[in-house]
Amino acid sequence: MTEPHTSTELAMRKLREAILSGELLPGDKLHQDRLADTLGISRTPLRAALTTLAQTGLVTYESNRGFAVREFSFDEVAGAFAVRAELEAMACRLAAGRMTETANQHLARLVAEGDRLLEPGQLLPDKLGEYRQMNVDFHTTVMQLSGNPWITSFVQSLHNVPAASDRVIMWRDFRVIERSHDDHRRIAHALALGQGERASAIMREHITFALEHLHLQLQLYPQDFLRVPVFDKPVKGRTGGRSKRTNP
Amino acid sequence: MTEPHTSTELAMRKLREAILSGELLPGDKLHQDRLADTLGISRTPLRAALTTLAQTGLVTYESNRGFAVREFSFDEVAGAFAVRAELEAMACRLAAGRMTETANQHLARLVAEGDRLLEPGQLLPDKLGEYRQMNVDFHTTVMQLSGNPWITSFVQSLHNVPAASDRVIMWRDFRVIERSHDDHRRIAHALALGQGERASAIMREHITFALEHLHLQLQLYPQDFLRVPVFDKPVKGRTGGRSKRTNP
DNA sequence: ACCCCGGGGTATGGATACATTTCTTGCCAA
DNA sequence: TTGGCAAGAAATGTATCCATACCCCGGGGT
Repeated sequence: MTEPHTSTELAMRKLREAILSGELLPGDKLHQDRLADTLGISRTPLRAALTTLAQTGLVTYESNRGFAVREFSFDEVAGAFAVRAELEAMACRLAAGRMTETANQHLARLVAEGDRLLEPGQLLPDKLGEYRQMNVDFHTTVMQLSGNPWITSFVQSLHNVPAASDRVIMWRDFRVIERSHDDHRRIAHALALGQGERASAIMREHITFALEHLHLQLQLYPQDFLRVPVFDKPVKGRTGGRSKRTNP
Repeated sequence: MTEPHTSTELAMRKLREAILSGELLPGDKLHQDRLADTLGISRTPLRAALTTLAQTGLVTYESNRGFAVREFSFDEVAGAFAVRAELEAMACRLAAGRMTETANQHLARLVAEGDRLLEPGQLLPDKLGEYRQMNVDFHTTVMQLSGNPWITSFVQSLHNVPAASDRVIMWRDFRVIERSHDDHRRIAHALALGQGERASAIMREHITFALEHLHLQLQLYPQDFLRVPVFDKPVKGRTGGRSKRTNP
């Protein structure tokens, strides 16, 4: 990955991170002057970054009204999972007919990596990052093996939907994690055998269940991941904010 | 559709049109100064437009090297059709369970519109625009009936792939058009009956066949729609061994 | 001859200044 | 009090200017 030598990319990364991490809340208005000041850049690259993020779907845009952090309804999140399930299942079907020895090894390595991380009988907090990365890699690998770049591209977009991403792993139940990892094992196995439909079915269930589990967790611990304030926008008054530089 | 009273949107429309119509050829470099001059705007909104188009996929972008009209390989076009088939088939499945009386009427109206346009026993050239619009509307309607906004959004993206769009209708064989329209009729029929799998299957074949037909046409009349010079890019021979990536 | 290196022209990236639109607020009238 | 209106404030959209990176071409070393 190329590092951002350009201010635009830097702004994009910072903003994306701020949004996905919850530092910026859904519905928050993205004030160009203030944001530019905060990021230490001018409005030009900031606007470029916002434009890109708007296309990506992380923020919304309206003419002459500016940008705002996008809010997602649960239905939209559910829809994202549904499309992911469909596309990744499709990827499995396609990949099954294109497997090579190196592809098999690659998937096997990712499965082994997961085995290693789960070997202690629990997912240790300091291993969470690695596990998350392994998970993302597994799904990405399968999609790339499909040979259809659109699949990868669209699923990538869906990962920008908060809580719909592979990056989100907050499963408290270790058995769920274990089962999920076992899905990976079976998918890799089926692909190695060229059994596309089988791999496809497992993948579909793998993702569909993730949604179901998210839904359940959402009801149990709503505040944890989806901070979608239904009515009370915090509206940071920022009374102590500086006044503008120029005077009338 | 709202009129673009912002220069950025104007630039986006003009550029998109210029690219999809073939006025700008794949691989063409998009010179900011010259383009801005041509469009009668300054570089700032032009760059915003180009940024958006780059995210959309119509143009490519590289840091400090600018924008260029994107080139698509046939495999990419084929992949676009494959994903379209999958997503629109999915839309049918979902829509079948959500049909209402007004939805039925809407689809029926579109089918009737097609009947009217094809009634003469051929597709008259001056009716081509109307038919194309009807075709787009039909597919869009089904996707919106699915209730999953991601489907509409992604298929919309795919329409930006030259030759993968519903807008492209250059079927010389009237029977093909008639058959295609009959697919629409059957899809509407199946949806009205709540037969999601059936509608889904027809839709998948409808789109898969479109690709096959495109492939055939491409072989017969290559110069007509895909001007993808396969090899004769004006490859600028790099005389010097100058490394292109400099140290940060 | 070939290749590496460097300088100038040119194009892109970013910052600032200006124009236009929208939002806010205070006032007046019903 | 409430509703609307208008003027000012503030934010967005655009133009222009400056900085920086890249490309091309010529020169010198091997």
